[in-house]
Amino acid sequence: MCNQAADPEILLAWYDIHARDLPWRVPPGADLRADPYAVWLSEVMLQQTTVAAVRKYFLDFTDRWPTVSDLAAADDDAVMAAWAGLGYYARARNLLKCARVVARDLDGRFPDTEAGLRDLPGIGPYTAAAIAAIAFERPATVLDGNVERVMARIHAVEAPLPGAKETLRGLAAALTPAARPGDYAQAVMDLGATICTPRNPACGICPWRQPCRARDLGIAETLPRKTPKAAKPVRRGIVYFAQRSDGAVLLERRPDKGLLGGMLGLPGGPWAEGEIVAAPPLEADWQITAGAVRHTFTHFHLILDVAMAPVDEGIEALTGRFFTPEEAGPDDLPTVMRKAYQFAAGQHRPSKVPKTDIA
DNA sequence: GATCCGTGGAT
DNA sequence: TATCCAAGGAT
Repeated sequence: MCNQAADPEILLAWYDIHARDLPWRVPPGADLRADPYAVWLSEVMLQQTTVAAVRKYFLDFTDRWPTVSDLAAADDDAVMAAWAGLGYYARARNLLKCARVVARDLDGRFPDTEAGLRDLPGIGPYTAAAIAAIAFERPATVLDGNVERVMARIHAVEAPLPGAKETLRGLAAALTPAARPGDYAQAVMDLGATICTPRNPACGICPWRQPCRARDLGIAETLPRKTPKAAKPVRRGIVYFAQRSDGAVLLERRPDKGLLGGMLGLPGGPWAEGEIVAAPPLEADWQITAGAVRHTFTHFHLILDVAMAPVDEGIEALTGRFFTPEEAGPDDLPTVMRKAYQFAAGQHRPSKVPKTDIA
């Protein structure tokens, strides 16, 4: 009943042995300074995104753009294409903005304080604290989904998120040590990712099992509680796949704001509940496959009709321009557009279309 | 504070 | 199949 308080040093000792091997991470005890650029890039990529998904993007980015100044000098289109498939595309736009501020105004060096970092595009409270702690050894309080879950459990906080967030932040701050704050931040997140998982937490091997109040109460797996989310509505839309005999396909750059902002996509109309209304981008013999692509975004389901037509070379479109496969292909598009592109192209090569992508 | 913004894996 | 969820930020 009288639990001892959770001890950061016990967690650090666990981390010294069990730290995950991640490409952007300096292992504990290596006595090396983490590269702020690598920390920043990885943390932005990891926002609401799994380690498994980030890994190859991080390696690709650091291979092509080894420093923040290299990234700042990159073409927007190249960066957006490299980000394609990772999601939350505002991150890529802000990544470039941030890199250019750092390269141009800060001599290529990231600010070494939480407040200084927080002022940069795409860096919010979490990312500022993470970079300050991991790259600059500042005792910043890192509060992400992992830390929220671990704090809610060891303190048995039953109030639901997001309302309980500031309570959890206070508990996390009280526990943050002055020594090894970077390792500590990564240790709590590793713990949440590998032991104190949302479902089936491995309490039996948890270094903090002794002080964990939720474990005592038998409610660890039920925490943190969350207020229910609204159901996703179904929206419908259409995209137009116009292809020339040389293989070039009509694509358009989407506006910076809004869904899939700044990314290339197939032209089409707005996506909405109810009837589909969208004029084709050019006159052609359109063949429509209804409901060809289904895709679920954060807050709605999409059923997308795909219209296809062969067109003559030299034809002019009302929007966008024709891209040869060498200029831009499905891999350069956000996933829903990649599905539509591959569906249409796959009418000639069915093996290219994954079965699960098609209604 | 509420809403918008992607994706893929696990269950 | 449906739902949840992940190292969140901007508005």
